[in-house]
Amino acid sequence: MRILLVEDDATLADAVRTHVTRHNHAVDLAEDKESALACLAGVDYALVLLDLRLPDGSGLDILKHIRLKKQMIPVIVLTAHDQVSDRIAGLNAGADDYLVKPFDLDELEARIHAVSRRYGASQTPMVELASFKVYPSEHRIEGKTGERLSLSAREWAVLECLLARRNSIVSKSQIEEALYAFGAEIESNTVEVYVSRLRRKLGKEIVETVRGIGYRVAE
Amino acid sequence: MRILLVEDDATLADAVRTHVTRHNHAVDLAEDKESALACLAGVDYALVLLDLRLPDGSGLDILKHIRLKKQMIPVIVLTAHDQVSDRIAGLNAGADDYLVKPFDLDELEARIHAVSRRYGASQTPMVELASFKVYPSEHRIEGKTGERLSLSAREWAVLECLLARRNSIVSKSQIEEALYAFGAEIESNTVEVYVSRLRRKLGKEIVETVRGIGYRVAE
DNA sequence: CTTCAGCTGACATCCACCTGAAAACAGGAG
DNA sequence: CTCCTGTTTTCAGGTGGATGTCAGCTGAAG
Repeated sequence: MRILLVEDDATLADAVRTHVTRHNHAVDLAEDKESALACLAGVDYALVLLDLRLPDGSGLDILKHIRLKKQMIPVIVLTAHDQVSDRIAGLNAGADDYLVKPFDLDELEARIHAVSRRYGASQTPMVELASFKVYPSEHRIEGKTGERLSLSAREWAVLECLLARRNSIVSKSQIEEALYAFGAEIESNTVEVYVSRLRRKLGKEIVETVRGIGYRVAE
Repeated sequence: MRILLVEDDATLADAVRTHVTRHNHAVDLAEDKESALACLAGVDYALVLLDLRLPDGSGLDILKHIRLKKQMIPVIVLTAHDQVSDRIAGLNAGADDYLVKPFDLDELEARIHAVSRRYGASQTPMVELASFKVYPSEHRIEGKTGERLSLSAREWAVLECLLARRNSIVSKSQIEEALYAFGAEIESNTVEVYVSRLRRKLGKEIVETVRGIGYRVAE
């Protein structure tokens, strides 16, 4: 699912982008009104995340523009916590939901999910992985006989990252990025450790090592 | 259940809010037409309490707006005792019920209950939860042998929230939202406390903790 | 053979979560 | 009004699962 993120604060934009990417969505970033409108003209987005406070004019114009053209795109507005009037203006102009900064990234994902479902988009129901059934939206994974496995947060993140780029090789640094979205670098073999833990729980054949390059999940 | 209260008289609004809150509903308050419409656009309410006399225009517009958008939201109109014409206009415009001020708060609760049940063709009469039978519409939960358990308001709210999103994980912030209307932030481990109490009353296995993510009710 | 990337068991630490209890609060009865 | 009762909220201490780190091992590549 392709998402347009309109946000001028680079730090926030980056955090949102990595997190949302990890949840299987493609993200285009527009930093101002002009490029946002350009993106909207050229691409069919499934959802728009919209900061109302932009350097070159109110994001409200963008929202109005979308509604004017009767594009059936769900829009979630991002506002600073003290901009109550923005929030109301946004909802009046046809936003589908809003989030107050600073917001929790999981919360964001939940809203994206809720809103796009309201629009009747397709839910990711299930992915097969070897003999497992993976339900990304529900954080759930079942074995052959339907028994539930329990993965820790990090383990799950690694698995999702691998599944997101299925049948291509994922480098360690990509996984690292997925794990530690924000700043916080890591200087040990954490990724290896988590791959190891995944293998212990799901079976050796689930992740293939590509020496010197990265990992790839089973077909 | 989430209710929108549209009322400009602060005293009355407050009284209604506290009373209704105590009966397990989350209440958002809108003091004028503009913010009422904004709220309606952003949130899915289960019911609207609507004062027709507002400072910035007739509440009738709000009612019409709801019906125009074909939102299946029950609306109860609140009118002063001498505004008979308002009442008729309201019912004509599609209100489901009305109350004449000053009204008894218990009366209000009864109407809320009646109206929302009338809407509840889709209402689940009973849900099984482990060895319990839960009757959401009646606020009732029975054990294996039919004995009635008593849950406090908040305990019940948490349980409902978990049941509403059964077999997916519910984050703490989601539960928090269900517990407290709009603004009102909470800065302690209240959710944990109530989960703990639910477990004490219903049994440990009723709620599963998903570390770092949230909670999930038993199958 | 040596070298080096990757694997994994062990461990110290941390932090999410649980829970008992006290404090704050509200409502009802007297 | 005051007292009593049940509920809500906060706090602090305890527990265990999750995490990050490392050291020693394995095995592929040359």
